[in-house]
Amino acid sequence: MQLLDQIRQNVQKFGTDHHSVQIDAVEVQPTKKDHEGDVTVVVFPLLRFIKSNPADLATALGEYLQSQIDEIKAYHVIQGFLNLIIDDVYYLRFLSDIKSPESFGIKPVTEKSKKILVEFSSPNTNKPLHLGHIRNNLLGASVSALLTAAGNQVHKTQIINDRGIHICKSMIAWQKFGNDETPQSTGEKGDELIGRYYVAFNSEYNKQLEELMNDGIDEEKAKNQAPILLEAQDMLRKWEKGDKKIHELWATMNGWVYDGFAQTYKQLGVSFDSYYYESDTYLLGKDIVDEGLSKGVFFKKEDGSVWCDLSDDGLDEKLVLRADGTSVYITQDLGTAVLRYKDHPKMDGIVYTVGNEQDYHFKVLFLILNKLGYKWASQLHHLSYGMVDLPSGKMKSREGSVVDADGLMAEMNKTAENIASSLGKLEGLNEQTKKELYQQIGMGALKYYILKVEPTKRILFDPKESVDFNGNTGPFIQYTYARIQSILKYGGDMDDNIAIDIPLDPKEKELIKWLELYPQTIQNAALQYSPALIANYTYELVKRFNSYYQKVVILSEEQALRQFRVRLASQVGFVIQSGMQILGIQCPNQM
RNA sequence: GGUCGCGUAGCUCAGCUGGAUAGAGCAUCUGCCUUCUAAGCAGACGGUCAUAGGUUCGAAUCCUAUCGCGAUCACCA
Repeated sequence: MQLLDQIRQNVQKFGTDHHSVQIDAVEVQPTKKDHEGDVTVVVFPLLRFIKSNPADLATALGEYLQSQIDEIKAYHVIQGFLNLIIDDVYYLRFLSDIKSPESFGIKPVTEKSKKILVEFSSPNTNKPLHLGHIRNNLLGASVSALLTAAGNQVHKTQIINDRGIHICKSMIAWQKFGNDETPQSTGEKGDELIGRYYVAFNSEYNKQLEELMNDGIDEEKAKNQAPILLEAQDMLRKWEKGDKKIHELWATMNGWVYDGFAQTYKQLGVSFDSYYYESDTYLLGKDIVDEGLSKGVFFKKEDGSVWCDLSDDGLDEKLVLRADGTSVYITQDLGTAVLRYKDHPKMDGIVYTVGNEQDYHFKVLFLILNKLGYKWASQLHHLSYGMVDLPSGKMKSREGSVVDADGLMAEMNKTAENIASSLGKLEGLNEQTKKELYQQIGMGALKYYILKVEPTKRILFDPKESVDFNGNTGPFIQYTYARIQSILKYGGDMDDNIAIDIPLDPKEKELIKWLELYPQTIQNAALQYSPALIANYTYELVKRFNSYYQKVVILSEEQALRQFRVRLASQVGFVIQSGMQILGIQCPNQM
């Protein structure tokens, strides 16, 4: 990378030396496969500034660069592309100069680092997590790791939607049909138990709806008259008034859900630094409304409702407070954003990991905060991602066409177990170790499958075909890592010094060139909030290594060669581990 | 209807701020386990980059229009 910059600068210097023109559009890039050379300078853009033909200019530039930069051994000119050939010594030095191999490419977090809050997960407490949540959690956790690797100070948080009509529905159904069941008494996960009563509510509701309609009440009216719904609404009102019994029940049942979630999070391998609860924050934002009114950013309608006019920005008017003075969704989000900046002084940004069906909401939210004069509004980022679709179409909780998170993970681990035992590579290990390996591999497959796709894109998830374990997959990458660890085991205690007069195999050169790109890849990926870039980079690295591995004997008889190759393999291992760590995937030493 | 996102091989996806002959995996077919793990490697097959214009030395990439899919435009969250 440094070499690329050096070449870039020299091309500019060439431009100014010969033509006193500042050239900033210099294109210097790694040479494409199938072409001889290591670094390519595209000379076409220079022709705008320097009168010449491509071939002559490329040749003159080649001569110049070779005279200026020692590492350039030779050059070729092909169709307006100047291909430079770099001396092997440069690559050998690059490898041996890596100071701390295990953290290569990772920017340390310091006092000066940007402080970023990443919010993700944020579930409702009335049902278990499903496949959609999995994407959200994996993305959020991975972007957090990515931002950390890029040198930011990251704080992971979530806001749990623990109040509202949805949880009251589960509560009512449990009161009516629950017979005092508890997770202890049924041996069920708490979130599943609650989810079951949420479903029970809906079936009872539908039954009542049908009865009302049979009595000749039309559908629209009946929808609001079902007794069980009225009970749930009544319960919500009592909850808001602080009814003690209701609050006790609410706390108990939410507690069950949290225990269940905790298990799922553990299996998923995600964690949080803090939790916000909507029951604490749902009243926030009303003072922001007052502030907006006094600043003239908001206006009040005759009925008393408060609005923000966004028509100058090409949007509609947006309600920010109901006529009866209660909050809407965005009121609360305005309030929590401000609260977050109070809780975390000197913060440099918030990342909201929320599905793309809320693109509009966040656009409006950020715009309003900006209008209110909060300077940090420009630091807010909506990490938007596409839905996870099933072959049968969109997932609908009510229709039961959801893929349960726990079930899916268990299935992945089972698949890993089946494959591993049919390959028979783990024989001799104790049961506990095997079980951990199945889990690491199963989760590796799932996480990689989800994260390798660009966040903005929708994912089509076919549970039948499940997730692959061959090819461009997590287990393939883990496998390569395990392979390297096996080599290192035999490779012995090498010291890290590398002779610099080793003739490089083309595959070795390619590997080192690819390693060289890792630090920049992390920065790029962080800038774009895209773990997919890390997944792709790691996959490419692994492919190059495997190709190298089958061609070259790493544990060579010749000492200097062996030392260099072991060092190279070990460095590849570190980078694989580092990339996988960003994706939240563990790398076992054996599989 | 307005706005936003997506459209690349049979399927799932890469393709960085425009660069050389558009790449992987799966699937189908051929080879390779007496050197370090075959969950691997080497190869074959497979493309009008949705369509039509435009910008320029050069477009999958940028611009415009059209078509298709999805989301959104609630006093729901």
